[in-house]
Amino acid sequence: MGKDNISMSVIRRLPRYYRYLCELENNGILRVSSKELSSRMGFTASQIRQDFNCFGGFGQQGYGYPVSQLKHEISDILGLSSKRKAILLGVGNLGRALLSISFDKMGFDLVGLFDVNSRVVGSEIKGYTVLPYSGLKEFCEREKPEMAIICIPASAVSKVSDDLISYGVKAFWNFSHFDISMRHPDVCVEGVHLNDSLMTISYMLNDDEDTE
Amino acid sequence: MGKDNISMSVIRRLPRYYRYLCELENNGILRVSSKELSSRMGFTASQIRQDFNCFGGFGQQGYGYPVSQLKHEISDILGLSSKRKAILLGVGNLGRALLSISFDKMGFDLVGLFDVNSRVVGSEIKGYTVLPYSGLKEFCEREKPEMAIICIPASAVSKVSDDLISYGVKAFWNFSHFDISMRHPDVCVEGVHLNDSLMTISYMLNDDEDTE
DNA sequence: ATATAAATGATATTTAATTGACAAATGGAT
DNA sequence: ATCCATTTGTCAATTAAATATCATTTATAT
Repeated sequence: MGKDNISMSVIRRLPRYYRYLCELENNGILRVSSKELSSRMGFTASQIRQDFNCFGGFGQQGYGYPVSQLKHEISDILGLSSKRKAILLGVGNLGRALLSISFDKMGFDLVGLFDVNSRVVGSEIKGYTVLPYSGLKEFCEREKPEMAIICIPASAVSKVSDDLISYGVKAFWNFSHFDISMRHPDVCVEGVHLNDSLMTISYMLNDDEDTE
Repeated sequence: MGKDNISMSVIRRLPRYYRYLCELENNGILRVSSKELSSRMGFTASQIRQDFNCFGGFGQQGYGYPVSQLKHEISDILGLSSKRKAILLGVGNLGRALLSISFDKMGFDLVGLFDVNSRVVGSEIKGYTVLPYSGLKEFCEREKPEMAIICIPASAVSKVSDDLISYGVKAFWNFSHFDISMRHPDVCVEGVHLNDSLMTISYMLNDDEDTE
């Protein structure tokens, strides 16, 4: 069933709404108006109302939105209480850093870490034993992870993503700069391109200098 | 002087163009058409031409774009050969992970690492000695960093960003989920919100399930 | 009970981004 | 030298996103 045709622009704002709603809830605030949220978050009130309305009107005229209910609605839309199995490939600095994330609060259950480096394979990190790539296929067939976090060098991603897809993985959180979505247009890919992000800052600083 | 009024949507595509152009150059390819780039990158040829035209026509009709020149143009626009000083705050897992980035290839020169944790202050990481926050002001007055990488807990960012701005920092690469741009609308902020990104994957997986 | 102020939900408008179309220019083949 | 295929740059058209407007509803105070 579908509350389909909601644009990605809206979806990408939901986590931010969620964050602010959690904050309000923690402060014991029970209701909030689009105007109030607007001034806190920097979106226009109009946009906020329009966003919330994509999913059905849980606001009340003259009153506002009930914080807790709205929070739960968004949580449901995002699927934050699912427990989808995820694996992480590449236990370098970045991979380790990501282990501090509360996956369970965001709909995921991290079930395995993998690496090729024989110096880390077998070692224990945050309660996980790092497994070798050679065991990937068998592991996936048994555990059926739906999502893979890619923290390996770009050069290896082409083959690894092919493999993972053939093992049933349906989504990627891609920290490499290999373009998985180019190779597999059919699959969910969320790319985090730190280099691109950094270059954008460089541009903004340049631009600032020019225009002031 | 300004090739101003270029939309952020275009700017955010430039790093990706740059990456593909580097790849082409490494493969010894001297020229490329918008059509060819289109099939490699997944943008429409029309968009690619329009993007490149924001900066001035360095293509040639019937021929295409010279790879090397175009690469350098984009590099200039992004300011990748500047050496803007940057500091990193918070040498936890994430902060350490970011140290693998080639800042010098993206217009930055990392000049200092800071932390509050007395167990890491004074230690050596990748050739940098971790400095205490207490020395931040003096350091900034001396070195005048323009950009700060924020890898500290959200709760500390409000005060730290105030301080940094008063010390002359003009841009932030913000990995915390505190909204610096809400507090300082005047300053460049590039936020990397890993949690938001992960929640988006959760949504996409849910959505997939519903619609297939 | 009634009036008033507040706030939604919906629609209309505006703005921005993307895509399509085509004339003009060029390279390369004949 | 001429022709043809290619490909840009530009302009027009379309699509998508953001904002503004307003009638209607509701809570609250009187």
